[in-house]
Amino acid sequence: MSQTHQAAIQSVKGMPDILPAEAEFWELFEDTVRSWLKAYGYRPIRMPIVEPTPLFKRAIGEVTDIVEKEMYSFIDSLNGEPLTLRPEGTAGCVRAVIQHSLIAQQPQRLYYMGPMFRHERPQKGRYRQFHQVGVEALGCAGPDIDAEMILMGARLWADLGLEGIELQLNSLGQPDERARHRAELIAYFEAHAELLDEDGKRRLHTNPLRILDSKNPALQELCAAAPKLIDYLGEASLAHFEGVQRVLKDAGLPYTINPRLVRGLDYYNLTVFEWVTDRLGAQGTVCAGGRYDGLVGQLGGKPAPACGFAMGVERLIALIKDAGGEPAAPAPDVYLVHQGEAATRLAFRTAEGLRDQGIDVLLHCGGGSFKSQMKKADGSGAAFAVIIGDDEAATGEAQLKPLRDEGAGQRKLKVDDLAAAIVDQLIDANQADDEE
RNA sequence: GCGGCAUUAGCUCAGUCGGUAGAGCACUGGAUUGUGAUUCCAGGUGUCACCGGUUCGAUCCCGGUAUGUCGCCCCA
Repeated sequence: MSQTHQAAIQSVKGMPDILPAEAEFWELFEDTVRSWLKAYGYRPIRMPIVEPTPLFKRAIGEVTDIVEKEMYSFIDSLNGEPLTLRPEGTAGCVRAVIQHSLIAQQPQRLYYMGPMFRHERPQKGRYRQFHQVGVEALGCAGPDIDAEMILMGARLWADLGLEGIELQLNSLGQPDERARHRAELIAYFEAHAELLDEDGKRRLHTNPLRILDSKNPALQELCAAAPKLIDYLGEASLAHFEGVQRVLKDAGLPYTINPRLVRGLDYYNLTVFEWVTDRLGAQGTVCAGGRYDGLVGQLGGKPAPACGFAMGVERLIALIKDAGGEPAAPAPDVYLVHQGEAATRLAFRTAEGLRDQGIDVLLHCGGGSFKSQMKKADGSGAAFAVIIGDDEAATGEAQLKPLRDEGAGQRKLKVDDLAAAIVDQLIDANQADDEE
């Protein structure tokens, strides 16, 4: 015993492991999401997790919280290149679309799923490595694609069996309209600066729209009388907004217009939307997106309209669990028990033969008594134990023991006849289930 | 980044008004020389998160750190 006891290395704060019991929820979620995306004609794209730092500064905006204090940025020590772990997916996706001229073929409907990184204080539903499914459509200018993306969300919540996710909608107008409103808003609050609380004063020049969001009751009157963005929207912007709403009304999808809904990233214009729930505490937004017509041009591509949204996988999975969703228990059809050298050799041959017939086999490894192996067979959830000992090995046979059917007894069969017998009994069991 | 709360066996938790600790489940073996889920029996040093302070003595009190959690900020 000369080994010294070293402190175990732990995962990085806010970057948790997703263990099997949890990961099975993720696979259930991802399966549902993939077939949902397929139903709307979206194709997969996979971008690197690391991008040049200037990409995010240009796309997201220099003065956003994300860029100012949440990005994992570093200098590649081998060549001095400034790099960043992606804090969101749209910038990289648009970069890839421009770089590979995908925009020539319009519209492009694309999706991706994977980890994003933001250096925030972790809590439930918010992590430093978190996961998003991103959906982007490039090349469509009209309100139809905005509306379709919103309808997509409603369908996914239904597919996932989720209730209580509500839609909030707003229009940010065009950049000039937004800028005019912002200037008026700042002037308005400056004129009433003595009424602002500390938070409000801090936000006045960083994020004046957020003042409208204040929970301070003393500010409600002041905020209610503040200039409203919608009054600054031009005819075209209003028509676009109404076009989106018309589709939602036709579809019978309820929504709330939230004039205070502003996205945290600078690239949005016109339609913005969020799907929110009150079941996740402080992190109520499970999906958010909107139109970003300026971004392609801003990143050096030939200007093209675009719209997209992203959903938080951790948050949605929390809701799925909350709603009682359960992934199917992963059980093999057969647990193969064996003891003795000849038996083990026959066991390998038998297991591969069963798999050839599409039967899932968990072959016992690690030795142990028949008793302990049978305990593992039961624990595995397998429908059958196949048992091979010295006696069976000598004759090329195996015991087939049903583990879930009280009435069925153990039978000794030729190894080559196992697959047919197992398939027959599995079919019988399914029919019995159906008749109940 | 700021504030509150938490951290005891693999899991869920109890406990010690400061004298180094327990239950249930899980796990392993046996009762049954080759057979599970039921029954019975046996099996626990676990750095009481980590580092330091107070104390004759700290898992318990105090301080710091780490991680989680709730809220704020912000966001998916």
